[in-house]
Amino acid sequence: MAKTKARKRPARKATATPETEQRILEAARSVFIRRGTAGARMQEIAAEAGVNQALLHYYFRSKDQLGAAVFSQMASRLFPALLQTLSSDASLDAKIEEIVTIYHENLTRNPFLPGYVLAELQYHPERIETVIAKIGGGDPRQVLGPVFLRLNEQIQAEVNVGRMRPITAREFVVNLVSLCLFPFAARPMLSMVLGLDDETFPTFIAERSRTLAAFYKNALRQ
Amino acid sequence: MAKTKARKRPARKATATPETEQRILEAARSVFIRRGTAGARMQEIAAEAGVNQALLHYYFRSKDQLGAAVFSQMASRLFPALLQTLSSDASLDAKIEEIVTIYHENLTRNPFLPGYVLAELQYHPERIETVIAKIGGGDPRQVLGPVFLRLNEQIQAEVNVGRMRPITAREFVVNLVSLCLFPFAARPMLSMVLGLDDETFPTFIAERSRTLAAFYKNALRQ
DNA sequence: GTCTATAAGCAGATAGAC
DNA sequence: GTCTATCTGCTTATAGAC
Repeated sequence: MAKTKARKRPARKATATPETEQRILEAARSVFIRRGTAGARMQEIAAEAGVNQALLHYYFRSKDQLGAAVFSQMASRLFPALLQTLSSDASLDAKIEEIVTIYHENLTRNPFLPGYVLAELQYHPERIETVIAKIGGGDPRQVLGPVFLRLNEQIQAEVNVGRMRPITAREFVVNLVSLCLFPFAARPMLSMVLGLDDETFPTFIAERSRTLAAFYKNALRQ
Repeated sequence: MAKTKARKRPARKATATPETEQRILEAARSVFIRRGTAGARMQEIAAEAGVNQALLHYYFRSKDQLGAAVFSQMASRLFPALLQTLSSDASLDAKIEEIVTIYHENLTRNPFLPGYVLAELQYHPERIETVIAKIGGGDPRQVLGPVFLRLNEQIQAEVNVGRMRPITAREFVVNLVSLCLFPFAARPMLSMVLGLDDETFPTFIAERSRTLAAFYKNALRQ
């Protein structure tokens, strides 16, 4: 956690394997997600990338910076799409469907992403800054405020014509995101409780993704 | 993570502070939850307990065993109550209300519990064994199978009289637990998105706990 | 039971050859 | 750019006095 002084990495010539940096980043992603930031070992990353440990420092200076690079990348995969969908001009129903679809497509490919990001944010609250940077310039309230205002208007309109029960935009978002992300974040626990393994868990998720949007729409119905 | 050979701690006389072991355990709980298993430092635990590091080893032999003791205690707080409620003879509506209430009471006092337990299970899948041990003797399927069978019967009965839409017991449980636990597990993220701080987050949760059961019942309604 | 002092191991980081 | 060898510091764990 020490300092993050970020001395610029030396300019590289295009000799040898040019994809080395990318391979390291991929290996780092895999290891950090599997072990957590504190549990990850530079040696394991190096081995998985097929290089030696010194090269990790050559490209990323320190474990801390490598971890920051990975987290930043992962946060980009989890948040911007959500915000963009929420602030679009689509109907509430369409937003629900889109969010369910996006998350399930995205997370089926990266099932341990939510667990990693949540754990990271719990143990390194300062990384919130990274997330904020990902979703728009400065104060998140400047970006998020209008989104929630617009959502509240949409909800109110539906409520007024008797198609929907009253609910705050906050609850609308929290409940939807809970239903989408939690099963992934709690995968080991759910696998146990539901008697699933690595083969049947994806099946369970696939089934779920087909019913979740309908379930949620029904929950909001008047 | 190495070995967990558990040599029995020496018998202790009732001299000096008899609550020392308890104080250490409380400090360990606090530190492990705040930093995660890999990030926790024995020195920080010792300081928080007001003793020195050697004493931690005297009572718990190794960091690994201390971590196991903490996790075991925390798992006891999160799972058994849920299982017991789910398998009671109460109506579905009563079960929903009870689960929402229990979780919110419990977690308001231990808000970082879900994050810790989920992270632990993601990074140390072998700890699943501990959870299994907590919820009943051997194979979890032997305990959980009947619970889900009974739940499915209850659901079917409600569906038959047109009071409820069809849903599997699995989805019933997963959705309910998602809505209860996720906001706590994702507290830092939600605080940012919703613009909450340490003062307003509990308020948000308190409001939520008053509306969640009704929301969920409506979601299931035909 | 509790302490101080210290051993032992490991992980991150750097130097320098190629 | 990539490697081997090595340093440095930190962290867990133990020995042994009180």
